[in-house]
Amino acid sequence: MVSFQTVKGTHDILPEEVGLWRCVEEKVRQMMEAYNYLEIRTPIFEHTELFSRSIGQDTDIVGKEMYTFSDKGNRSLTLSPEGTAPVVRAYIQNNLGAQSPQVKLFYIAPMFRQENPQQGRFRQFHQYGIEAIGSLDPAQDVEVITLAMGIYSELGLQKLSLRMNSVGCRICRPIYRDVLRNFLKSRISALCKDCVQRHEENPLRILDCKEPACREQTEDIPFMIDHLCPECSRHFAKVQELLSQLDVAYVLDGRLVRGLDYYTKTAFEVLSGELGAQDALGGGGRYDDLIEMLGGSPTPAVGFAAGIERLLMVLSREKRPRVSPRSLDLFVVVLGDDAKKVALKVLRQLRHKLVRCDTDFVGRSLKAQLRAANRLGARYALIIGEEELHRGKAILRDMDKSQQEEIDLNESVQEVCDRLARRSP
RNA sequence: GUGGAUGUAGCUCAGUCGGUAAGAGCACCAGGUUGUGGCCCUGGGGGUCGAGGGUUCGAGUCCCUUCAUCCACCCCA
Repeated sequence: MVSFQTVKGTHDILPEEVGLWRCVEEKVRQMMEAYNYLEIRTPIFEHTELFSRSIGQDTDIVGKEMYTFSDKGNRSLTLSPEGTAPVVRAYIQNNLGAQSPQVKLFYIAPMFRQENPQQGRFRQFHQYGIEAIGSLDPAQDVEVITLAMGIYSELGLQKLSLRMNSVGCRICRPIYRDVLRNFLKSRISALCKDCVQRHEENPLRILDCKEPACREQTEDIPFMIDHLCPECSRHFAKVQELLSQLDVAYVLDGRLVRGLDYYTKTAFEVLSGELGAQDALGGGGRYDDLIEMLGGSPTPAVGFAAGIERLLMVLSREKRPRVSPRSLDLFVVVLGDDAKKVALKVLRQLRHKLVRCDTDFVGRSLKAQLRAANRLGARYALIIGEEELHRGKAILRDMDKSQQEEIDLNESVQEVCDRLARRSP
């Protein structure tokens, strides 16, 4: 194989798919702006340390999935594996908190993780997400969840499940961690070797281990929800109360542990059931310590991120969305070099009036050019033939009605514009 | 990283026991209509059968290696 192809786990988004992408992106933007979130665009690579410090040293993302490289200045850089850390970095660096006690930001961007690809998992994928920085209010958590779910329902997705948990804070989580360690101490020999490791580093991870043996051992494991400190407990109760009041259905899941270390209190995930093994459409939660951890002043925050590829998979599975077919306003049929010269002039004028038009560049016959015009969905064909050209005329053909008439060549631009204006109010 | 499946035309796929099988449909191009699209008919171009090696008189077919894709594990979006 001599020719090149895309790198493992990456894909071209072809013209026929781009329409659907744009449609989704537009809906996402509209919804986020309706919730008063402002778009931010950060670089796709950052200093490696930003991610290793925020996501957590012994997470899978940092441990084995990051695209890390050195530049010529010997800096260690990393392609963004997720969106929160860069946004928080931008928030701190640009002192965005100085203007307002609360800042609400969103992004749509590619992310990179070096995992083995499978259904719904790629090495370059796309996420949209929001970060609401500055509020401790449970109502803010609920707004974030409402927005996340709102985008899905606006796009017509069914059969989603919202799973909720609280992962505590720096006060109650260490205590719970010890509770877990004690509970597991006697059963440690029955756990898988990953979980033995987790027992030391991060016993919370044992909760979502899928090994049957571990599941069995942890059947009656104590959950974080039952060991929250008064503050976390009150916060989580309020979040649930507000969700219920808004008729947002959810299920409590004591095993829900997000894969990133920075989460505190509220954690949630949206699952599809229409996807394969990778069934998470999106997830998020609160990260009240992250901003301080990254050098900002202590500031609470909550956000979520969602995968666009997975959303598109569910979308095309549940219902086939109407993507506007490609279409041209006009195709200029040229017969001969002189006609081509005139055509180029006409095309430039029309195009600069934003009329979508094209002509033949591969020397096709009249018949083939009309066939092309038809296939491209052109509403009109302007036929410039040698005979008409000598008389300063051209033929304007309505492709739908199969009717045509001769018009003056130097009035053709105006004539086309007039007709298009009449047909599309 | 690990396991399973699959690689034949731009796309979806046939290809018998190893023996003139390099094939179909769609798409593309041309002609049927000397200058008029869609439908129809006829014809045409396009393939190092993923790559490399081996067995054999002979390999798309069997063996080995390798690469890629898909699915799954781990974990996540």
